[in-house]
Amino acid sequence: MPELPEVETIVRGLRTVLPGHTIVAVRLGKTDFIEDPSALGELLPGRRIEAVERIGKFIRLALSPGPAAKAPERQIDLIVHLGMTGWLGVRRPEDPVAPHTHTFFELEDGRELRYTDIRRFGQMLLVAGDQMAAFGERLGKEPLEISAGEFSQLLAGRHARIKALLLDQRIFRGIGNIYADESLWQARIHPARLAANLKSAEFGRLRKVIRRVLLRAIEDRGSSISNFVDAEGQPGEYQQRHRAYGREGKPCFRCGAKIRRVTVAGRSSFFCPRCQPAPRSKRAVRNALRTRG
DNA sequence: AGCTCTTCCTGAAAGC
DNA sequence: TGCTTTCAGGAAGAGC
Repeated sequence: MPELPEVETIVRGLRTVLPGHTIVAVRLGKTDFIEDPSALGELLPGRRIEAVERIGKFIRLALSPGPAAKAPERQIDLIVHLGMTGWLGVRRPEDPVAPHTHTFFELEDGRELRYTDIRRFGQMLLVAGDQMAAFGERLGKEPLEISAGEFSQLLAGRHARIKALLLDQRIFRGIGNIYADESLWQARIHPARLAANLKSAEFGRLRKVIRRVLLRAIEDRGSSISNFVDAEGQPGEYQQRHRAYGREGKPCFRCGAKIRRVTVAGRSSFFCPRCQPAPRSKRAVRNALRTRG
């Protein structure tokens, strides 16, 4: 599933082949993941792709103002979220079309920017240039840029489980299930711990490992599960470094205990029961106090 | 505030 | 073996 490293990998690939090229036509297949399908054909032809950026898990194609006829003065951004199974890449027209390819942006040099998405949990929308700031403000901090102080401040005192907070895109942009679990394993923090109960050293550790895990995953061009491939069609390598995610029943790389799987924040959560001790329930705390007398 | 459940969708895996 | 059921999950919304 595309999270920050996978989206960054796609974006870096697109950045080498898209900027400077002009969209000349749009062809649509299924459109239920597109906010306003007809707007694509009406507003995009004639616009040049000026930049490709990642905003959390979103891909932003910054487009030039259009030709005179339609909303000419306005800069527009094409925003794409890959959801679970989305893929965006450039192909030649004669290249085979992958199943579930639903959007084709024809470029002036004959190539096509194609969007493929088996489950269509992705999203595609147009955002007017002057609305982009507002769009970005709905999202939280970029985890690769956040300072230690900001990190603690966002989490301290929150009574939600740390995993739920890591996944909340309004707090951090870009972290998903895999990298949340990998980071919590690295930091030796149980996913169900309440943020309010974490020590400041744990916040420090967590921020550091999130950064390390994400950077390393970007170097490895993402994790390839659920068929993820980059913009060129190549799989990533980071799944070989997974220490928790998808390893239920296998030995912990640190201590050998069997990795367990529980549901936290509605998501499968993999952790080491020995390295990542479970939070003590209120009842357990009460019993401990009573026993001590 | 924060949790669980539901919805969207398809293919893989489990169940019979 | 082969058909049927279940499950997974990013995000958003409902309801508690």
